[in-house]
Amino acid sequence: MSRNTQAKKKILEFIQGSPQAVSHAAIFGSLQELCDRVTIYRVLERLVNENKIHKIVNVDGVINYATCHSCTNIHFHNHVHFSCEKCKAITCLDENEITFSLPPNYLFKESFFTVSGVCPACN
Amino acid sequence: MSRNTQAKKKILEFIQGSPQAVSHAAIFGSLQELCDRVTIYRVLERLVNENKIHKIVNVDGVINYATCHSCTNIHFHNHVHFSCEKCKAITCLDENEITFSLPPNYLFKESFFTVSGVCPACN
DNA sequence: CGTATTATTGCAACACAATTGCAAAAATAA
DNA sequence: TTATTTTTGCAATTGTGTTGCAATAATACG
Repeated sequence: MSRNTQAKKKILEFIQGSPQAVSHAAIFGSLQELCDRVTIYRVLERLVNENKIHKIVNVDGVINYATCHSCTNIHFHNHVHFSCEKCKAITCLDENEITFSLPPNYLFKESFFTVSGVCPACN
Repeated sequence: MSRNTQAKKKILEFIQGSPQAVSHAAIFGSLQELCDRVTIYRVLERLVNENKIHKIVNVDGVINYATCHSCTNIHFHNHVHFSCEKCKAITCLDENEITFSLPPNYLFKESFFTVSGVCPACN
């Protein structure tokens, strides 16, 4: 059974307190003294499994993590993520709900919709 | 000005000949004797800049490359990419055209819509 | 409360992906 | 054919993510 450790608490707090999705590197940069690099990887994996956070892959392949403010229990991430080219921030555009259909015999699991460009702050 | 080298020709042919998006590792695996690993990275970068191929990021963060069969000149990749969890193949679902809107002051550049699950071949 | 159990952590080592500098080679221009 | 400039290969380096294992911390239970 999963334990509520110091590292886990702090990392979750950090992600929750961040307005944008954060990468492993960003977490390690800010919480350097908290724990080892490896521990962060393992905590992130646990938090994803427990559905406390979710993964977002940036358009350059960097994996970021975020809590979803609009979702309550079940996580369906079919809204759009905006990825800024300049500041690399990823923000959830919760107002956009994407609808689509799959051809026959495709099994759906998750969807990832990302739009890249320049965000208002960098514009 | 960009030169049409042996490596560039063969790599583009390989990507064009592939039914699915291919990763750097896949290209290197198949074209091992052609050139150095590093050359493949640099050729891919040039081909993307010249708009001959485009990048697709898999849901696990792996970057793949593909030519777009349905697009002719200008590349607007607002169709859906399907990423199979089992065989890791990425296929273009050209029939799905996604529509969405951005909030004010967001500058649009590209969109990436990926759905993960299990493809018909693995199902 | 104290002890036993089990998950978690840190460390070191490893595997792999991607980048950089620089001299040699290849492609194009003249 | 020669000169110019891009591209390539190689070696070295950096970054990211993973694994094994002993030490540590969190929880369960008497």
